[in-house]
Amino acid sequence: MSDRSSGLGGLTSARQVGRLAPVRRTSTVDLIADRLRDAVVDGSLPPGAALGEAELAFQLGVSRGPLREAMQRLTAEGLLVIPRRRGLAVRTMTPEDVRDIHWLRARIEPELARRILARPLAERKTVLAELGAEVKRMQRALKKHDARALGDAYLDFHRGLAAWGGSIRLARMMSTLLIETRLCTFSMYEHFEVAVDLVPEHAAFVEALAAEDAERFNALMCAHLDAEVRRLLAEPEATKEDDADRLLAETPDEPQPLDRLDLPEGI
Amino acid sequence: MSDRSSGLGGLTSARQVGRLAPVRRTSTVDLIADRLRDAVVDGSLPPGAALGEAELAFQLGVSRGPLREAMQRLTAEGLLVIPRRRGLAVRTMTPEDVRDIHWLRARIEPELARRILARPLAERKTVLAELGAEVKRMQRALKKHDARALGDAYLDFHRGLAAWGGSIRLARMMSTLLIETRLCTFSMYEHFEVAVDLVPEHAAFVEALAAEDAERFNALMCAHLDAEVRRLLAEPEATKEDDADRLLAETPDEPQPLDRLDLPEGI
DNA sequence: TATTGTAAGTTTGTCGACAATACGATGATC
DNA sequence: GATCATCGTATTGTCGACAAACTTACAATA
Repeated sequence: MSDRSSGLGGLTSARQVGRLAPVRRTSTVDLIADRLRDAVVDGSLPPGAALGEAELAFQLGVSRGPLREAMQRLTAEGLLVIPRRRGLAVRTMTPEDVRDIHWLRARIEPELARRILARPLAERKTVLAELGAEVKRMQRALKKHDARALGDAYLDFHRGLAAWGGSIRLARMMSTLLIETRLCTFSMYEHFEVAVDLVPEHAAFVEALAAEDAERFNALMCAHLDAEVRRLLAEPEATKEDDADRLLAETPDEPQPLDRLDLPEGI
Repeated sequence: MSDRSSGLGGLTSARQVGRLAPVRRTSTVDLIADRLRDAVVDGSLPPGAALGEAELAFQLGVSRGPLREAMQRLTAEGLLVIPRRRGLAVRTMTPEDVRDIHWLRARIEPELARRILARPLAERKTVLAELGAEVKRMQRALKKHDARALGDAYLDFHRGLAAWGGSIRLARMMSTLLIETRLCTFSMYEHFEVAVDLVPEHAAFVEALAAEDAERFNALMCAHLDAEVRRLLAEPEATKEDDADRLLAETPDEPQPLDRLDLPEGI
């Protein structure tokens, strides 16, 4: 991702010729997993819909073996659910999931600013440019009332944040969390509306970064995630407590409708 | 997990007879994955060792299909690495991984106290009892100089913390992080020694919880995780900066020794 | 002597097939 | 009329097999 040779100066430029980047060979399982993830993200596999293995394998042009392996991977990521003998289903997020995911994000994302600001100036500039571009994308999407594109830009903004502020592991985790966030918007669709506040909120993030004000970024991010939860759960700002209780109580946990089975394994 | 009928009073006690707990049917893949996880935790699959599928499948008494599916799941969890056409290997943690994992833990674990303290009194008592028992286990293990048992108790202590302070998702994530922590101790074994401080540190955690002092718990946990990183990386307390740089520089990222291949998929 | 080319062997990656199981529908009995 | 039992079907879970690919060792040549 980041340029490996930067920082070494021109000293090694003579040997640089032999320094070819390693070939990225990706396995079939990887490809299938990516394809499935994309399908989950763009909504072509809606939450709750149960799909047969044979059909899916045929569509993807592979046999059931590799498909099943990819399914297991997405299951471990929490995006898919594999009810016994019933194919696979995209996970449906519950109100509890929404809170959970955003709680985790609230632990991580605010801190990212500090780590980004600790980077050298040149990189910081790149980050600002990238994030700024994403905000512009969001703006354009909003103008066209394209909720899908807005969501995509949102995803990429936060993905970029994690990529620059964290490690590979962190980026991977954040990416999963973000996809889960999107699953939340799919699952809670009745409450979902194109959020006009989103663009100024994210513009403010970039501003805070530019001003090197980690504290403000922190506060902004917490506020944003808070607002996001309320938006998704359709909680009015004031009666937060009551609604939280109500929605939690609404969550039935006995009759499990096929895509709400709890997470797979005994951890 | 939590008692479902509580709050309804004794009204439903007559029907309670018919309320059997759902049968936990676990798939073969789950079983294999659990077995592999256990093997990683207890060190029978040491980091870096490459194992053949056929051999492993034979040992587990299953065919290669389900084994491969389980492997994919552990891969998604970051515990295994699947180099192309070379079987599977337990991941070797790098110094960067150590910092990374503990940074994540430091974002999450300190906050757990607040959530535990928000629970009703009865539950809090249970938590304290459970955690106290784990500390006792640690103490006994230390007395016997049994590093393995000490590590197990340590794992269960923090697992319990996550189980009581978080959601299912959080518990799952923490469990993975803890197993990765253990992999760190395996991977950095040359620097690893039985830590005598561990027991009083954890006793202090329980005390802080008993005193309902979330702030102190917070500080203690951060200090503990910090110390853990230093211990693993063998960084003396003072020259932290220098050593951090040195160790990071030591990490070669070009010639990848089979179990250090980066995380599998393009997230 | 070092390096490249070749060949054998081993292991994975993928596929097809079989069997077991769960579900749905239809019919029978109380 | 409703509930239960039985049968059929569709789909999964598992296994075995084949072919391709990678590695290692060995030999030949410069």
